[in-house]
Order: sequence, then C-alpha cells, then structure tokens
Amino acid sequence: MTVFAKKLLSLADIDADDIELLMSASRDVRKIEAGSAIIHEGDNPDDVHVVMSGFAYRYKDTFEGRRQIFAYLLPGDFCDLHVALLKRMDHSIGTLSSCEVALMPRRAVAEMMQHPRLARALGLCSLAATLREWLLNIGQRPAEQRIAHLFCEIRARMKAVDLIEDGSFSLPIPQTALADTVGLSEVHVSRSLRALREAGLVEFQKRIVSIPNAKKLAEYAEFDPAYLHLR
Amino acid sequence: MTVFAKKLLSLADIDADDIELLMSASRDVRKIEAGSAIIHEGDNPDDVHVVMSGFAYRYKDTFEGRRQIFAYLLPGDFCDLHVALLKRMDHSIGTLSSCEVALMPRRAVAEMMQHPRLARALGLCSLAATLREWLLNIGQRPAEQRIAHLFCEIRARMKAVDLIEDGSFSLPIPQTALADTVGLSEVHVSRSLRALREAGLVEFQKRIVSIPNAKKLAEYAEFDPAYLHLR
DNA sequence: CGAGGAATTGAGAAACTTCAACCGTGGTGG
DNA sequence: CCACCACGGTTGAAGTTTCTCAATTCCTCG
Repeated sequence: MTVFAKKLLSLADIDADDIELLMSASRDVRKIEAGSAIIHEGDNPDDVHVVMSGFAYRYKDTFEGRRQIFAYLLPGDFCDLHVALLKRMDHSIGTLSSCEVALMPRRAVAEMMQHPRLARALGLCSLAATLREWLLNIGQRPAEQRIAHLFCEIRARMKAVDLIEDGSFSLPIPQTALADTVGLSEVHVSRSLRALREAGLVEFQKRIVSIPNAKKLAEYAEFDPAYLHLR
Repeated sequence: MTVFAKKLLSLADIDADDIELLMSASRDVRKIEAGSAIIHEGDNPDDVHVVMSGFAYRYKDTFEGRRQIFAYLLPGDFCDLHVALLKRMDHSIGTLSSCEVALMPRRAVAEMMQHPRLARALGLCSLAATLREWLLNIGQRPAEQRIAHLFCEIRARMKAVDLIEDGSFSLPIPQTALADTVGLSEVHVSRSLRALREAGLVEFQKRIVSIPNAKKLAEYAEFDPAYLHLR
C-alpha cells in the first residue's frame, strides 16, 4: 500500500475499492531533486500533485527577501488539491529533500470526489484547522514552546504514515526554514533548540528529530492533536 | 438582495436562479446580542450559520487565558460551512456587536452544492488563502504594518458587500480583540495605532476606521488583495 | 453625577533581532 | 590525499521591539 493510501486511511474510513481507485489514479510518478520547485506561485497546473516520498514545503516569499512557510508536506500529502477552484496557485511549493511526486489528472480527482468516503477523506486533507493552529502557535506562544509544538505536530503526522522509528524521525530542513516557519530569526531558533535540548525535551541534530518522551513534550507545548482530525 | 447574496456574487458568477435558491434557504433569522456566543468549541450544530448583519469573530481560547482570533465574520460570511465534514466545532464563534444570523439547514447547503456556480462560490468561502496571509502577516511583519494590513483586508471585504462610506467603516471591536488577532499586547496595539494615526495612514477611534488614502496604506502594509479571490 | 470598561501613558524588564565572527563538516579540485 | 571552499550552525555583544505592570485618563451609560 502506498503512503498516499495510508494517509487517507488515517483520516477516513475508506475501503478496499476506494484504495483501488486512488492507486490507479496516482500511477505517474516524477522524481524531483532537493532544493527545487514543484510548483510556483502563478502556475496553473494540469495535474494534482501528491508527495510520495521526501519532504516538501508550502511557502510564499515577501518583500525584502522574507519568506513564510505555511505547511510541511510529508509523504502522502497533497500539494494543490484546491486548484480545481482557483485558476492560479497563490503560493509556491518547494522540495527540502529529493522527492517523488505523483501526478493525478484533475479528472481522476473529480472521479474520487464522487465516492462519499473518498470525498470525505479529500475534504479532510484541505481543512483549515491546521493553519488555525499554526496561527495560534505563532500568535500566542513564546519561541521554545512554538518550536516544540511544531515538532509535536510533525511527529504526529509522521506517525500517521508510519515514518517514526523509536522516537526519531528524519526532518531534512535547515534551521533557516524552521525560522521562517515559526516567525523567528535563525539565531533565536538555534538558541531555542539548545534550550529544548538541554531541557531534555527534543533533540534536532543532523536533520534528525529525537523525542525521548512525547507525552512530556506535548504537555510542555500544550499540544493537542485533535486539530489534525486523525481517526 | 441580501448581503449573503452580495457576498457570493463578489466571489463567483452566480445567476438569478442561484440567488433565488440561496434566498429561500436562508429564511430563518435569529438575533444575537453583542458579546455572546454563536457557537462553542465542541458544538455540533444542526444548521449552518450565516452572519446577515453585525460583526462576529472566530477564535480559540488557550492555556493561561490567552486567545487567538482567526477571522472576523462580516455580513454575508459563513460561520461553520465545514461542519458537514467534521463532527464537532474545533473552535468558537462569538459576536462583537449585536448580530442577525441566518440558519440554513444542512440539507439546503447540500442542495446548493449541486449547482456548479454556487458550489464554486461556497468553495471560495472556505479557502485557506486568508489564513495563510494572516500567518504571513503575524510571522513576518512588524507591529504597525501588521495592523495596517489587517485594516486593508477588512476594508476590502467590507467594500465587497457595500459597507464602506467615504473611506470609513464601522469596526465594533475593542483593542484587546485587535491584540488577540495580530499577536501583540493591548498596550502595544494602542501605541502602534497612535503611530499609524500620526503618520496619517489610518485612524481607528470610537469603533470607526477611517482610511484617508487606501492606496497609500496598502503600499505601506504591502497589501495585495489577490488572496481574497474577489472577482 | 458616578461607576465601569476601554484606552493611554510611563517605566522597567524580557524576548527577540541583528551583526559579525567563528566553528565544523562534507564535498571538490588540484 | 590534502587543501580549501561553501554552507549550515553556533556564539557573543549590542540594539530594538515588544511585554508587563501599574497608574491615569477618557467615555459611555445608567
């Protein structure tokens, strides 16, 4: 079973027929190298993209060379499910590691929407709940909790697609990206990571995140996974 | 024509039949006083709510009595279009002024989704684009620009439903709410507002926002309305 | 006229940023 | 095989932004 199927299964109660359908839809896979673009702001892609392996991110550049990251795309995640509604992408998507990306014709996605359980799963993929949580995270929490909360979320999502091995997972992103995610400077992120490490809560080194005690970290970060709407 | 129809018209090219349909769906209206709740976190409302007059807001309370505001709901805006997918509300909605709220049976909404143009309009209502822009706003901009950007957005949305009179509009919210929106303290919001006023960019007094020169303010705040996806 | 909530002000403290230098590592070319 | 280069991460120091606390003023409403 593909990660894509795993991901949808983690959200909704889809059955074997549904899985059959989505497997056949996501047959065409493209390989994209690390540090390049999957989709640019302004593009109008013909196909819907799904990350099958690797790590990508959704972002927008601003004035003065600043950048805000809106989401990390893990294996199984859609890049642009919303293009059915919109003409153009209003943000960009880039890779952090080398990625395999499945291309699904829009028509195949429309077909999937005809199946109630699949439609529900797809709907849950494009929920605004995670963005709201990020807003709350940046708006209300101090640096260390903010970063801790992010790690909790990524851990939970990695777990949903079976990508955790004894408390650790790969997170191939530079600290600058972390900084642009949580609205802090690179320097302050570095210092905060040290504090978290020294507190024994998280370790983030060599692109590997280790969380010795997930419950303790969740408590520290006030992380409640409900907003992910995992089953 | 109701504000609700105006709102949908500002997003998609719906026709007279469509308007007929949505008018008949939103017949039952409830009056709610200022400072009370429309929907609580955890509720599972039977009907979909639409603000017809007044001002409401979407928010979540956190640890330690903090609060993050995710959206302002202007006349014409949906409160809970997503409840079809989710069992429970994962955040709350409260009123800032006294409001009239239309109740639409879920079934009526499902019926609207059968009409392509209406479906498109409804889809555009629940777009994540605005949340992304808020995230960028809080994550990357300093206090004064952050507040200025928010005013630009609200102005644009008020304009879309014809609620602007010579550069001014009513914004019946206390500064504490503003603070909980942009992730700043009440005190700092007060000081930033003064700075904006002294710069001749915005005036926010007695719950009225006056923008003498919208273009100048937009430039200052780096505001580009594209993310609102207004026609 | 008085009371209560909201806004403003001042002052001191904390959080976070910037700048600049330095370290470590992995990859490349001589 | 070694030297060097580039990049990401770390550190220190100083500066700026934003926060907290507490007092004061301003408005609105009764």
